[in-house]
Amino acid sequence: MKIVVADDDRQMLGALRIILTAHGYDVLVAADGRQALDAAIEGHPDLVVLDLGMPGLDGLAVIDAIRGWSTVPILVISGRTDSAEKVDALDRGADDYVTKPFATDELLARIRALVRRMPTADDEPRVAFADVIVDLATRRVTRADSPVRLTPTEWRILELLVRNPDRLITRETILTEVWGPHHTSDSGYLRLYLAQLRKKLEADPAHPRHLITEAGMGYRFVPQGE
Amino acid sequence: MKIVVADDDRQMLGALRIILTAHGYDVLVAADGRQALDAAIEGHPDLVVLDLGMPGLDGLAVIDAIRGWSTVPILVISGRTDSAEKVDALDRGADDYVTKPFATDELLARIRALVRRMPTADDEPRVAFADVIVDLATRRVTRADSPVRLTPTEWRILELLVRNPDRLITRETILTEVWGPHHTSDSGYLRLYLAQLRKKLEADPAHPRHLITEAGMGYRFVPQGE
DNA sequence: CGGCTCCGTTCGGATTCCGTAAGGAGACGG
DNA sequence: CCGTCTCCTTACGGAATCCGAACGGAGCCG
Repeated sequence: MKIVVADDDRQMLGALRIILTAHGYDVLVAADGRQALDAAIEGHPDLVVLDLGMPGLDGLAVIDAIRGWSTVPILVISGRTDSAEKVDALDRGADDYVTKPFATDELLARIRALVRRMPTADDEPRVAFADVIVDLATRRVTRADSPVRLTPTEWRILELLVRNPDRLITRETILTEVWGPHHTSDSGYLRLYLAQLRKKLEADPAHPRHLITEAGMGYRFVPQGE
Repeated sequence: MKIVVADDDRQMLGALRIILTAHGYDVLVAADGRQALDAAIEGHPDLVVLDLGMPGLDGLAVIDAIRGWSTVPILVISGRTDSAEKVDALDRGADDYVTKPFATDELLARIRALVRRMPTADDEPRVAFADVIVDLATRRVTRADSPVRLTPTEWRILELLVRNPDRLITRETILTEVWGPHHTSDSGYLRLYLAQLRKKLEADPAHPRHLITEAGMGYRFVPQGE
């Protein structure tokens, strides 16, 4: 769940970043309207938290710009309490409006309420190699148009590799990403799962062409094995 | 555009009715929680404006009851300004929370913002699989042309799955969507409801073809089980 | 060639997870 | 007050999954 937070007050911005990160959100910060707009475009967030009192590009203009191409929920934060600005912001496309100062737990509850309304974003890519299709949106893997059953651990490893094509993933990275930050020593089970994945996805498991071992370092997913 | 307005303060209720009617809404009034619930059930409104401080059936209980079978937007009005009640109301399924006293134009703007998010009841899809038809607009389920009785919780789980066909829904997602954001541990009751749904909808509950279990991960609704 | 490291593979037990049944707590209507 | 409905806890058998241990092979170096 990715959130863009825009506020020109550095202290407030930092506080929001810490709070939201602590509650499990991925946070992209922006210190002015221009950065907010860029972050909203580049980051594909699930929510935008926008302070209205920003220099440069005005907060209301940011709402207009975002609404020009996106329906992402926008939660406005503002120091102004007069209803005129609330009405203006809401009618331009904002979904909620909170006045400073605000209670942190209320902000979090309003964020949850907005995210709850969001249809699950399905801009997840579909990765294909050989006769295998990995659909990250539906969490489904098909090979030659027939479904492949993966265990949860197998899926997590495959997802990690597939999301980073052509990049080398160290064994340590896989262990911490899949088994948690405390697992750094491999007593052999990682190789087991890689073997399992190859058995299920590679044409010739003994000579893999897409799930490549980099000796001494880790593994690499190659979409188009020559 | 039909709105249910519930408030035990007759003066406030009348004022809201006049204001909303003047702005082109059809208004159904309710003077207590029981009437509010009845109106929300009978009237099929596009929005519910709910005062929390009502005698008899509590406002929070009304939210629970409505959310048991409907996703209609709920805007809460309350005299209490403490964040605890705001958080509670929002997490139970309210979409917005306005404290008294409030500016009329702000309330109207928030209503517009909520209605804007709502898909009209007409474009709600009707999902069909095997001999079962799930009508998301009327919230009815029929099997072989005869109606199927679902409990509120059963309906919510089915709706979540049916709205995301072919997609894997994690157990955690179901719990937070159906039971609220603070429920993350399943002590077994989720499996119960899935078994119940399968018993009511699957031809062979022991070998489901549409409500599929993905071991260790979650559940998946497959419209066309081959 | 011998020793070493690293990787792939097989096997099987321990653990977790799932489906099902039985039943209690609480709300509701009569 | 009592029957009904819904929700949820507990318990248990069976299946799926996880992972430790051990073995063999490939590559590297002296």
